[in-house]
Amino acid sequence: MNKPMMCSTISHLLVQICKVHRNKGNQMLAAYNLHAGQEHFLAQLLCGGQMTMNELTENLDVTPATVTRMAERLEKNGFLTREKCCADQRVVRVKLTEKGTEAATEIIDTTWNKLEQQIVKNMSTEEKVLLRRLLMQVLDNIEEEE
Amino acid sequence: MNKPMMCSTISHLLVQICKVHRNKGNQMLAAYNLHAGQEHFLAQLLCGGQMTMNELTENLDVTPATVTRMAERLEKNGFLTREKCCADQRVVRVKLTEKGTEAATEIIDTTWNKLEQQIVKNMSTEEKVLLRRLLMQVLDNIEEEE
DNA sequence: GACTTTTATTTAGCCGGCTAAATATTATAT
DNA sequence: ATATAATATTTAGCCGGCTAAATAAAAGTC
Repeated sequence: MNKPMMCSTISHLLVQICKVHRNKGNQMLAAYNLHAGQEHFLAQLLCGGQMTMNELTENLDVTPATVTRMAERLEKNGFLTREKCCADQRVVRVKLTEKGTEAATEIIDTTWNKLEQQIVKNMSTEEKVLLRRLLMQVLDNIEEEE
Repeated sequence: MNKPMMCSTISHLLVQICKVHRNKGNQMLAAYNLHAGQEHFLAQLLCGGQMTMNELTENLDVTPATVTRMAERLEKNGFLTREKCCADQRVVRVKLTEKGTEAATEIIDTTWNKLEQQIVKNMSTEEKVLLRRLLMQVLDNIEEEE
């Protein structure tokens, strides 16, 4: 009795897709010396200008601890800078460096879009719309309290 | 210009779903002292009986390194045992302990199914079928070489 | 039989994610 | 003014994932 039935569950499919998606992202971002997830971080800063750690935490929908470690690494690699705010010494203002701005810009309108198109390749417009709607519904369903 | 347009991409939705899904899994498995991902590992062993590391690697579709570390932790916590095969001293045979068998069984037909149902809650049968079809297509699309 | 290749696992190290607890600084209340 | 509460970040430590390199044992080759 090999090949368990769970392989065909939506859960399993989602986990599988997520993994392959991340690997693909890593592979595509390797040229920039970045990892999957970091592009979202940079994109956020590109769109919003300089931001506080707290704003990043909220916009990326991730824990503060994660933001701190990511910012640390991205700063170490020269993509951004962090400095304490004068007004409120608790808050840290983060902003992209030139290198970070260039990378983010380039990644968004090449790598990122390419991956997005590849995902829904060979789907009709109706299917794309439907897929997004169903995914949003899935997200809602999981987020709900039981 | 806040709220970047990327928030509505399929990519972003998938990443988001994956994250929430994992957190929900962690939360549900906490009672068993397990983490999301480990239930799949145990389920595999429950279905296939004792298996080699290599078989686990293939069935879980994960790297050998990941299987080694997971097996290490699951063994440490008493869910499974590992021992070298007599015939071929390279291969390691892994099998569930009583504790592991019980946990896996219980998790599969409660926690796991509950989460699966929650995901597609309030969807019609057609929608479910369609969602699965579209997800499989997405998986294919990402896996392809570009 | 000795040398090389293939196969199975492990080790080390990096990433993003999380939780829980520690810090530091500002705001509030008494 | 002092004590307390709220807010913003960081630190430490655990997880699953990956890559690359190391180890060990079996299979081939000459």
